[in-house]
Amino acid sequence: MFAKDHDCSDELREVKLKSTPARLIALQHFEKLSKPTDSKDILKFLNSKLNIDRVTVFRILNSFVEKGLVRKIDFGEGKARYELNVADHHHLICQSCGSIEDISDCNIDALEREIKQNKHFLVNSHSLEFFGICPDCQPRLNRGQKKKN
Amino acid sequence: MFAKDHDCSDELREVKLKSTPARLIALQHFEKLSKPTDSKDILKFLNSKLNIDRVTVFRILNSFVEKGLVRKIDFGEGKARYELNVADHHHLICQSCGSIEDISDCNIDALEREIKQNKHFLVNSHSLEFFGICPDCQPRLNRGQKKKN
DNA sequence: GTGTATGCAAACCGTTTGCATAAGG
DNA sequence: CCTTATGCAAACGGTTTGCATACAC
Repeated sequence: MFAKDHDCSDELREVKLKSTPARLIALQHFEKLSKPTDSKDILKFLNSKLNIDRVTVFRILNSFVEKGLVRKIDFGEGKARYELNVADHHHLICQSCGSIEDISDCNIDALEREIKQNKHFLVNSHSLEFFGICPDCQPRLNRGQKKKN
Repeated sequence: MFAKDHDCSDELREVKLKSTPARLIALQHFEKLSKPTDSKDILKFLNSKLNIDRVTVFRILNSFVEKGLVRKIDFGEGKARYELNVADHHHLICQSCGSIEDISDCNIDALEREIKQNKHFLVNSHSLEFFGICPDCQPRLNRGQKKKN
């Protein structure tokens, strides 16, 4: 766990990225975020602290992904999401309210080993996401309501 | 002219879609395809048989997905892929040559049951894809070569 | 000082929408 | 007929690129 406003310049130096204000704030933001977010959210957050162009946000995100600081995820929304690249985990995505919950490592490792043995396919990474209805939305849907995301 | 192998008009009638030439050919194409493909490929194939606009291709694909004939998949490429909606299965995607291989049902069911019990989250669907290097590409990469997709 | 990061404008790509016309049942 | 499907043009949202300038090291 990191302190409230942890200076991320060490992390940036480690991956040979210059410590610019935008990058520092963006990385701090990721460290406080619990759920995968999109470029728009990052832009909004950065813009609340300094002036930044959305193009720069994409360049920052790409550099973070390239350096392995951040992981790029795709929920099939026509846009990418990003989250801090920590331990392997997956997501429960509510199709009603859009909430996202983490689930920690399932035994995909076993499956990957099996794939390697049977198919001789070298697995680098995998994506596993579950789409459905979260506990909060289930009663709401039964009453015929739908919460706008 | 059309419907050489299998006339798909029955399938279309079943889901209450009008049997137009483009839809028939598209559905036939899907039935012969073994791997998930994209809108461009469908457009190209359709255009080899008749004149069709890419907008119409998207509308056809969306109607197929909506009616459950076809499944929409996302490999994080910035575009959607589509495949015939058959038994639950997943994919091995080679990051070197782009080849796609199916793997049949892994025991995700158990995981889904667990999620339902522990998280009270109602799973409607899931996506599971593996990214890595296929057997063909492994020696090639060791020799420092890279096959263009 | 040198190379990288940023801003701005513009392009790009997949996809959707509006509207008029064509065609299926 | 009446409804739905298609074509065309245009819009759209996310993302990338080119180029000049500003900034980190």
